[in-house]
Amino acid sequence: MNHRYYDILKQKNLSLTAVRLSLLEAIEEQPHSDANVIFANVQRKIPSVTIQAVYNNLNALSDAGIIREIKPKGSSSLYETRIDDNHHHVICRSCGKIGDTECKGCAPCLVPTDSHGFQLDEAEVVFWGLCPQCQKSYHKQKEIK
Amino acid sequence: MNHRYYDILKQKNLSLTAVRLSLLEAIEEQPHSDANVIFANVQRKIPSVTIQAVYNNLNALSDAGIIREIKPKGSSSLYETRIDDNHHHVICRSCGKIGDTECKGCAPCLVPTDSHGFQLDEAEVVFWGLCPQCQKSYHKQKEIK
DNA sequence: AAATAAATTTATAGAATATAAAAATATTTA
DNA sequence: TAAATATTTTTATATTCTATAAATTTATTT
Repeated sequence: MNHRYYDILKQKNLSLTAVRLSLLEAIEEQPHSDANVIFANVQRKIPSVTIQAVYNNLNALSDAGIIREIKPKGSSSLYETRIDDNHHHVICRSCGKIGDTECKGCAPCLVPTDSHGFQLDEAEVVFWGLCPQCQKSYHKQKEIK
Repeated sequence: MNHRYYDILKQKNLSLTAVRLSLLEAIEEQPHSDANVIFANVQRKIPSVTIQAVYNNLNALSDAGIIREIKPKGSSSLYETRIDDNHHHVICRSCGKIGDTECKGCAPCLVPTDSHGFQLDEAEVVFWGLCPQCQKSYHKQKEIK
């Protein structure tokens, strides 16, 4: 078989299957999806697929570093295909909406004051706040009170 | 009743109960504990306590901002009483060990390049890497191969 | 094309967490 | 300080998320 993902998978000793392909496409199209959303999307193309196959592959692809998992409080694991570009996330406290962002002057953040002797390789940053919509409803609430 | 936590709880309309007190102490003594560890510790002082009460309170206290939840991949929710000091965490990829840290020059990190219009109030940073012990066993492994 | 290796389905199970009604415990009011 | 009220906790049940193992199917290698 031949495909854009063939080499990436082969390098990690993973074969290129229909499920895996569809799953990667689903994550590409809708980054920050959870297992159920991904399952539903794959199912549209491959009706026989099972949720177990989805979990298997999410783990296999995560372990191989082909996809990336984030796990914000208030949510189950979410996945994205953007990796190795050190990007971060903004998440709405109220509705859970997620956006990608670079981090201005992020380099200093890779240097914590106390590394506890750890050999660090990644700084994962989540910016918490209110999205534009929730800002509006929050202000409305305030006015009512 | 009178206690160090009385005012803090009262301010949030939460009453001071034996379970809640013991739970807060347990988290203080062992930061970054999960619900089960906290349950076990509370149980030592209050044998009749249930895991539901623990979950209830973890949620109630989180919502009130009295404790803080972190949820690293590969782990269930963990809790700590250190809040409002903008500290961050170093976590070992291999064994899951967690340490607290300040973030050198953290201020710029509160300014993402694209905030998507969000009104941000917190930057949560997790530093991933290998703890001293796991560095050693990792190097051993490498030598064997 | 056949042999081998890997992935997927089918089936089952476990951990983490939530909810709702009844009982117990705090807090407020009289 | 006792009674009334509000809140929390227990008891019981259920859901969601995720993992595992054996049998079948699909991909890859020979």
